[in-house]
Amino acid sequence: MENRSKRVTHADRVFDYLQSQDRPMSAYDILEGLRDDGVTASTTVYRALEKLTEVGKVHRIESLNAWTVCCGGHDGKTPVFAICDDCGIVTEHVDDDFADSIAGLSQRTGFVPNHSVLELHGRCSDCSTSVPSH
Amino acid sequence: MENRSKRVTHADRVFDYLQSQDRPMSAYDILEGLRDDGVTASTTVYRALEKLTEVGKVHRIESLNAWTVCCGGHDGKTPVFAICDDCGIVTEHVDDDFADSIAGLSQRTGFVPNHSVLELHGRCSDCSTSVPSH
DNA sequence: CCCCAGGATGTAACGTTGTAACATTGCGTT
DNA sequence: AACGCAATGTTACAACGTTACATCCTGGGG
Repeated sequence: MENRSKRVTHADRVFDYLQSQDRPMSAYDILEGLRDDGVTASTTVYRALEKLTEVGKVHRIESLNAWTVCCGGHDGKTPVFAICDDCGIVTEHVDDDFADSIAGLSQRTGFVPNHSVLELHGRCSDCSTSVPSH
Repeated sequence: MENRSKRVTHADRVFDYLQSQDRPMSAYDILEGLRDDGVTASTTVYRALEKLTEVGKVHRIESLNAWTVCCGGHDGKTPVFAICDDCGIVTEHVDDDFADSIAGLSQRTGFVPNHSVLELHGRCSDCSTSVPSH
């Protein structure tokens, strides 16, 4: 009985909404998507996203100005995002090679990394094997 | 006599200005810095940055919404940026390990990378060895 | 039971970043 | 001199994000 249902907050709704989408959404997309659920202000959305990001349930994709649910528990490990510029699909990967690359650069330069932004733009396997985009 | 001095454009001024700064600048920072040189419109700055980026003389730092000069000719190789969140210094690195990491992920997933955003946030060697930030 | 402290939400306004559409200017070429 | 094209300006707007402050709701202590 420790899981006594807590109050449902807009942060929960934002998370559910993001989870129901198959690609990252902008804060204002989320706002539109949740208007019918009583979310009326962008500030509320940003506050929700901030909390969700802090607890690791949501990531921000810097190069898209958009937000997406975390793929699951990867603890402190740095995620890598593969972004298809054709269809918009974004996949999240936890990759030790990248972690090693970061560690190597850190050792060589003395730079102490804290948070890393690793976002690969290109075409997903589906889009790259089908007809050219234009 | 092939180097007959071409007309000096605002793109040149933007580049010179960025080069004179020791850290990335926002487009509007650049606009302010070049007002006395006759640059009056943000559109002009953005057009200049677009061209400079196309020819590889300038990079955009996605996670800062800012722009910086390229460290030099690294051809098609993907740059990695180490961003000190303390002092604001950003250093550019060309790192084969990261290139390999990208290639590996690509091979394993079928994702075909085109342009990569690799931005490490943390503390530079100077800042990490001096007094804590707060 | 009432009150109150704190978290959640709203409101309004504003700041920053980036783009679109269209007009004008300036310079080299013919 | 006239044309053509790149560079620049003007204006307006779209998109993204934050600040400051007010209000509301809820659970726990007196």
